[in-house]
Amino acid sequence: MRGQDGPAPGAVERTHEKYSPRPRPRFDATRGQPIGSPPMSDPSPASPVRVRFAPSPTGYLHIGGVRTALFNWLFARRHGGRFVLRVDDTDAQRNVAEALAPILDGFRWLGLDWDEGPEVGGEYGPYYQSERQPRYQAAVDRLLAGGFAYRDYARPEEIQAERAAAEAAKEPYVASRRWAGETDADRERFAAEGRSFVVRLRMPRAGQSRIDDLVRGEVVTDWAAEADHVIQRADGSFLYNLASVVDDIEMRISHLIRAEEHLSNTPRQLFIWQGLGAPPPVFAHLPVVAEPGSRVKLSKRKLDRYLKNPEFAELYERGRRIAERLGHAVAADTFNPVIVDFYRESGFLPDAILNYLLLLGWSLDDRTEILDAEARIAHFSLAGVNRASASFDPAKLLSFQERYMQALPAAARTELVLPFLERAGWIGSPPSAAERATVLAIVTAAAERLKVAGDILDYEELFVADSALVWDEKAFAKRLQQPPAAAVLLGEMRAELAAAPDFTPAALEALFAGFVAARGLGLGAIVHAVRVAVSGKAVGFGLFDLLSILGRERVLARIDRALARLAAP
RNA sequence: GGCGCGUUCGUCUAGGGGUCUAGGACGCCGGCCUCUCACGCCGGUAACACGGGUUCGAAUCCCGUACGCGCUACCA
Repeated sequence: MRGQDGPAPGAVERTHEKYSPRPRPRFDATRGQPIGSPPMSDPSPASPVRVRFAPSPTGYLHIGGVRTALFNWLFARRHGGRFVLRVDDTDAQRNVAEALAPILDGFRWLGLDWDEGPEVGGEYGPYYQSERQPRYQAAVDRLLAGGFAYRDYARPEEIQAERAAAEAAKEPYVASRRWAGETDADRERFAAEGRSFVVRLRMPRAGQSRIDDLVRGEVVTDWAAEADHVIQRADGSFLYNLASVVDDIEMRISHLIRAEEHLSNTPRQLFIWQGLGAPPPVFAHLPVVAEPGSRVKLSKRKLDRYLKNPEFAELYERGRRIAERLGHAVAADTFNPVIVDFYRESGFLPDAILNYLLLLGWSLDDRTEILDAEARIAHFSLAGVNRASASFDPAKLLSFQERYMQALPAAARTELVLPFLERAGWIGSPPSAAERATVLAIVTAAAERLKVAGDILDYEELFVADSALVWDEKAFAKRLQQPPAAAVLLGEMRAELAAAPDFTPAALEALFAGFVAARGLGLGAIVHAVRVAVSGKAVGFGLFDLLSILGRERVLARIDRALARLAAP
């Protein structure tokens, strides 16, 4: 089993009835590096699984980034390895701590805990690239000394001229290396000309680079197709390809699970691994998370465009409505379904998001959709990762949310909902015992109408003073003003409610049944009128639950107010 | 332009030469339930990008084309 990326025998056996494991991985993982994924009962100290996610402190957590992080996290947990968070702040100009906070908060909220990284430390730190400069310099020096890199004294316009010439000749551009400072004499001469230098990789011009990608299989590229990439700028700062590889080496990263956009970067990075004399990790390039109905990578900057997709718009609208009631800002770059905070602020469940994201590019079999945290870890395998990019489906995400929400007992849903009501100022903070009891009753009555926790804010009518209740005009007209008998019936019902011995839903239902039976009417003849009178709305959960929750006093006060308006000219 | 990667219902996917008149889920459409809404239940719609091979047989293997995405930065 060692060296194979498949479920450990124990895990498969345990769940054999429920899930049918794949017959075999898509690719023979043993062809590449030994990937060290032994069963958890037999950890291999020689090649422990170590994976990383390296976010830039951008101030927000991208949903696609979460998917990549999730796959890394799952892989680490599945194989008893370590999940490392590394902060990619090489060109950090702003306040890193401030820009990192939403990202770390997002991970915490989702339950993606990291074993090494910011706040927790670890033996391979520091975990901020900005604090690792000396290591990068040492690596550059070593590449230079080994002939894997050179100092390039060319001026930008000279490089451009060479490129333009190659393009004009319709030939691929190949660096001339004319201004390579190979000797001390060269360097002095160039410096005397007022030239500065960058450090470039001296890429091979023959042969091929070859990786065995766990998702894509074998990927072969001609070395000659690779440019002499810059790894250190003229100002001495370092570039991504260099810093990333140095860190991955020093942090002992065993598997590089990252988005497909990095596949083309791999050969040049492989060259650095070679130059530094380190064995490369095992690669797994994940398909990107794309825009709804497209293959283009999802971006937080294109909200306006995504809003043209009805399902995306519906998801956004749900969150926006909630944020608005809480008085939160809804600026596109902070409040947006591409950003994880959107879901937290709307009251989504982390498990629902994780489950949805897991199935975006991965599947267990032909029917399993719901995988709880344990099952996700037990069954995750890179062999199940798809190759094609997957477009983000807002409707399906919502459907996972609904399913997870429905699975929660009312008491748990109440706990989720309470903070929203507190923040809206509709109940005390902390809520009183009576308020908690009322909210539990509301949550129970609302049942599956609460798709996200923030949906509780749709029930404002249950929290406002009777005198402040606002009627939906259309509903008021249709159910109370237009039907000729509405006012009379409502008045008669008012009397019965006032005299009702019991205000439980069951008793109220019996009362209403008797009321319509005595008059030879259908239930609808009175139910709608009462609903609009007491809630102001045409829609909502069961009327008897509604009346029972409001209680006799408030129900009568609201009906009286409606009757007064009906009586007015 | 060059190089790399990809392509099964609108979307996520199952599929590894015959069990595929291509399965599941979300969406959508229709119906049932019903005091409205939501839930639930039943039914339906809908796909192997195209063209060549290989083979008795191709969604599946090979080649090509088209289209999409990525890289080709002193971005990450």
